Amino acid sequence: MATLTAADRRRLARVEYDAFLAACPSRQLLDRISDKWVTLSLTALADGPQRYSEISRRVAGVSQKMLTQTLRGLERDGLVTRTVTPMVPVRVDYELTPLGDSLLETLKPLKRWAELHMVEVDRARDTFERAAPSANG
Amino acid sequence: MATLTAADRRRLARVEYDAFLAACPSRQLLDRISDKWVTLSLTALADGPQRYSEISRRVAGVSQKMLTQTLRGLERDGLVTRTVTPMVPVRVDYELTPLGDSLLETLKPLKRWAELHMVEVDRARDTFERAAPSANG
DNA sequence: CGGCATCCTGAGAGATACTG
DNA sequence: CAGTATCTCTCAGGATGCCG
Repeated sequence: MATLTAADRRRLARVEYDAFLAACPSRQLLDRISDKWVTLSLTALADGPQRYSEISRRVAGVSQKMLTQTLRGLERDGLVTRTVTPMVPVRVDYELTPLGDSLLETLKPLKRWAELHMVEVDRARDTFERAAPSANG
Repeated sequence: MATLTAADRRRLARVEYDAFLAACPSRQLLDRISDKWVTLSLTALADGPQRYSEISRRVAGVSQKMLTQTLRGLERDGLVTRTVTPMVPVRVDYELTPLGDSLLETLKPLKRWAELHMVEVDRARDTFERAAPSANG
């Protein structure tokens, strides 16, 4: 039984795919910004440095775990800086790096596209749902 | 015990957050393109109409389930069209709509950013890892 | 060929409690 | 205040099998 099954072939393809991913900057970036909280945290820092608690207030609904995790990721990737001030109650400030800022800028056209075209998407979705009310029509 | 716990407050915030999301085009778009296979499928269609099997070959490593699911989502959102030709073995072609194409265009600057700056990100990550080898040396 | 229904698993999201 | 550690549990995603 040395013949490859469909599953085997897919598995193989997946390995190649992963290897491909590792070398593809676009995919890496996408993996990064596709994280739900990443863009929100980035946006929260758009106006300048913020304390941890301030960010957690701006990014409504995030848990400490997720926020910390996200900010650490951003710090590690050189998109934000983390500054600890050893006061009695510790104070930690986060700030966009130039790199992080440039990313935020690059994200703006996308935002603009969304604002311009998401209504069309919504309309299309409506039409589609009406035409094929399979799920919950 | 009418006082709100931290969890309660977070829960409340989360509800507001979700309501906010529902009205925020940028977040909607992000939710859409953050899907792993969406951009890959979109890219696969960049060169013109493709058959289902052709796409599944281009988007290496995807299962039928995910591909079908993704394509349906894109169709429903008006980003691709789906054309069924009732031959003996059925033939289905997918093609970008103008809307889908314009989205793909908007994605390109992001791609460019990635190609320009992901090395910096990688370098930052390296430095960070070396400075704080907490996880895996 | 293209696609749906079904079952199953595991990565990740959140809640909770503790620390400096 | 700003985390870390631990547990649970959901649900996206993959495998498999059948249908038109």
